[in-house]
Amino acid sequence: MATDRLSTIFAALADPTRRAILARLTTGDATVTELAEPFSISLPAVSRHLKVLEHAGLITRNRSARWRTSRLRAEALREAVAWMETYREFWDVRLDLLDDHLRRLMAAPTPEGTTT
Amino acid sequence: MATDRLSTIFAALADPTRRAILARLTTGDATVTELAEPFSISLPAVSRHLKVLEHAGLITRNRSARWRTSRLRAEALREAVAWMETYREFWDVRLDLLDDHLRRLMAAPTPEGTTT
DNA sequence: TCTTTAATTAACCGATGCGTTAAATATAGC
DNA sequence: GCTATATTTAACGCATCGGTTAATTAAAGA
Repeated sequence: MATDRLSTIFAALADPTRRAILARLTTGDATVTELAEPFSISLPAVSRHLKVLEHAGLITRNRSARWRTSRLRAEALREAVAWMETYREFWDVRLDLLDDHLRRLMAAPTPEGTTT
Repeated sequence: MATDRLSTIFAALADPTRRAILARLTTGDATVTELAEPFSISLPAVSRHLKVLEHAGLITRNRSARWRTSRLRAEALREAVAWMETYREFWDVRLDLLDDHLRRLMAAPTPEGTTT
């Protein structure tokens, strides 16, 4: 059901082989055969992983001679990061609460035996 | 095959219903019935979405009385963001190139008719 | 204890995901 | 045009996903 863009990106990232391919592409463009080499899976399998990544906008591909080289397109990750960033306050909030709690502690010298 | 932690998180985020559930939880804890309400899917379906989210560490759950309330645990997103951040330089690099390009432009007053 | 309410589990179904091998396509070079 | 190389497409198998309905478990309350 991954019909929206964000779902497509997350689904693409959910596979470790595809993430490894992306990692490899940070060192430069590569052909299908080169990308397949470190994995113990067939070429057709890699070919389809690349199609998934391309569809998610995470790579671009161009055919030069008889090779199809893949290139990382990390901008697609921006969208996903942006979505996640909207949750940043919710993992930072605990620090705020702790801060608040500490401030309260320093204001009043231990109210009771309430050690929640 | 989502056996590693990161895969589990990304797989959990790949479903729009689950992302919507997370969004809802930013407004406060909620029971299964409350979470199911805005969606046109059955309670068992929501129940399983919650299990997926819990397994990914994106929510925690506690049983109080006969309700099981879910609570957002956004810290799990940190790991995913951290992974993505390692790619930031690869989508920022274009800005660097642009910057470089602009600097070059300002150094020399319009080399030719190259209005790229 | 019996009933009601909240949620989960079980059993099923169709679609999709990820792998395979075999066949097809595309390009380079003789 | 034939051959070798690079990649994709086709056809298949099996596991998982996301949904359903029906049955089960858990707790509250009369």
